Formats: sequence, structure tokens, C-alpha cells
Amino acid sequence: MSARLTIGRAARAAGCKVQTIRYYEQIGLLPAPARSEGNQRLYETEDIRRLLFVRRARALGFPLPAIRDLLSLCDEPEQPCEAADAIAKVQLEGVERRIEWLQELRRELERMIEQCRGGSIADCRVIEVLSRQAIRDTADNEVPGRGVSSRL
Amino acid sequence: MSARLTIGRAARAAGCKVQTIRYYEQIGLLPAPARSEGNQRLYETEDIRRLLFVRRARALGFPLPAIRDLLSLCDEPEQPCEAADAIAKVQLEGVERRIEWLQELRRELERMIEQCRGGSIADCRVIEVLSRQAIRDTADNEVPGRGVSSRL
DNA sequence: CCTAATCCCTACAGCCACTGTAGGTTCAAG
DNA sequence: CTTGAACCTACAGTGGCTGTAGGGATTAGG
Repeated sequence: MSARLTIGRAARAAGCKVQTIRYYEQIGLLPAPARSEGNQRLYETEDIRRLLFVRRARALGFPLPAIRDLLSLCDEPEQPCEAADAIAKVQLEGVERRIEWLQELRRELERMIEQCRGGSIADCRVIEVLSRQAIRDTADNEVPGRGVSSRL
Repeated sequence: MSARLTIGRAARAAGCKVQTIRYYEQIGLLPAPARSEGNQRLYETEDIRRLLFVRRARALGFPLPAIRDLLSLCDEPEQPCEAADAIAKVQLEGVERRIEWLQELRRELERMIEQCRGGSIADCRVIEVLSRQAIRDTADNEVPGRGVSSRL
């Protein structure tokens, strides 16, 4: 008994929107599934597995190009797994860099807010910090495939 | 002696690209500056100050709509500063949420990578985790004005 | 004064990873 | 048989820029 889910059920199974699945198909991340007589997509168990793989990788912040690479590695299971390892390590480094950067931001914001003891805008510490303080150059603070994954 | 910088010099002063400044003008974040006879933008000291304000706020991760609000607060310095404070606090909360989420990701990635002791894709721990493990639902992990600030 | 290099101008397309909308078709329940 | 939900395609919009094309302006050197 194979699954044969409609796109809506597949989306619920994967915890994403219907459009997201169609988008993955459009960019070639997922294969075009079979269609019903009425032209509606029908997903087999294998399709769902692939979709879940993508969603889990996204949940770990992997960018789509990296996921594409991981998927094609999966299709050659006899190859050594160094490549997959390397992709994960790049991802980890990106995450670590982002954490450090955000922790710096947090410190700045906390200092800003702590020192602001009410009063008028004219002596607002928040505004003052932004108006006068030079933040040290934080170039190269973003993950390689830049822009963070949006929600999920 | 006023500054009167060309857009290129202004960009260098602010550590951003020329196009970024034009973009800020286009979306109404910065006022249209004076122009030279040859129709080139000329930035006064005050314009540069405003630009630097925007860039510093961006460096702290504030989204442009929040920066717009902060800027209009600056224009009424006799108002109480609670509004500015609130914006900063929202930003801080967003940063904290993102840090926590990224720390979870880091743990997952580290575990994945540690447990992968070479071999073939077939027994690669990285692939296996993505194939089989269900990550607990991490909805609502992104900052309110979602999508992270890109570089700088 | 001329020229070449470098800047500047506008207008628009592209990036990522979706999300939303419009306008139509198909399906399942009552 | 009708209703309403779910599906279809196609395209525009999000944020915050970045890149490109096809020109005009400015400036340093010869």
C-alpha cells in the first residue's frame, strides 16, 4: 500500500506550505511527481521522504544549493561521505559565525537599553548610541550562502 | 566649511555601496540631497550623519521600518524616549530568539558531524540524521521583521 | 586643450526562499 | 446536484540590497 498523498497532505506531513512544495519542484529540487486523471500531483512514499529530507535540512539552516548537493550525494550511496561531511562543516561554521555576531549585537543592545533611564529623546541613550557610536567593522558576519533561512 | 561629499565619498564614509545610498533615498529613508550643476548628488554633513545613523542601526540588525521609526523620533527630541526604547527592546528580543535557535542548530550539527566517522554515504551520519531524525518544531524562530540583515 | 580613467546618472533585473493573489478546475461530502 | 474545500497555473511581492546596461560628468595627466 503506497501513500499517494495529494499536495495538501504532503504539505501537512512536511510542515510546510503547498506553494513551498511546488516551488521546490519548480527549481528542480524535487522531481515532478505523478499526476491524477484530473492533473493533480500525487506523492509516493519516496517523494515524501525526499521532501522531509529537504525540510529537515532547511530546519538546520542549510541553504537550498547545499541541500541539492546533499541530495545528489544520497543518490550515490557507495561514494565516501567526506563531501557530505564537508557541507555540514561549512554549515556549522556559518552558524558559529552568526552566533558570535549576534552575541555582539546582543551586548550592544543590552548596554544601550540599560543605560537608557527614560527621559526625552534628546537624552535617549538608544538614539545617542546610534548617532555617535562607531561600531567596529563587522564585515563577513553572514553565512556563506548568505541571508538566513527564513522561518522553520 | 560644509562637507558636500559626492555619493562615492559618502559611501566610503558610511562603509556601504553607492547603490545602497540611492536605495535608501528611493524608499524615502534618506531625503533627496542637493545636486551639483551636472546633476550629481551632494551630501551635507547633516545628510552624512543621517546615513551613518542608518548604517549603525543596520549593523545592530534593526530592520529598515524600525530605523524609519527611530529617525522620525529623532526629529522630535522633546518627546519621551519610551518609543525608542521599545523599538530597541523588540530588536533585542529578536536577537535573543535567533541566538537560541542558532545554538540549537549548532548542537544538532555538532552531533551530526561528531558521529560521522568516515565511510560511505550509505552509513554517513549526516545524511542519516537528515533522512530519519525528526527535529522538534522550531516555528517562530525568526526575528519579527523576518529575514536577517544581510552583510554589515 | 585633449584624452582617458574614473566617477556619476537612471532604470531595471536578480538574489534567497518563500508567500500571496487571481482566476480557474477538480474532487469529496451531503 | 450542489456546495465548498482543495487543487491547478502564472505571476507579483517580500527585505535589503547588488549588479548591469547604457549613457553623461568630472578630473588628472600629458
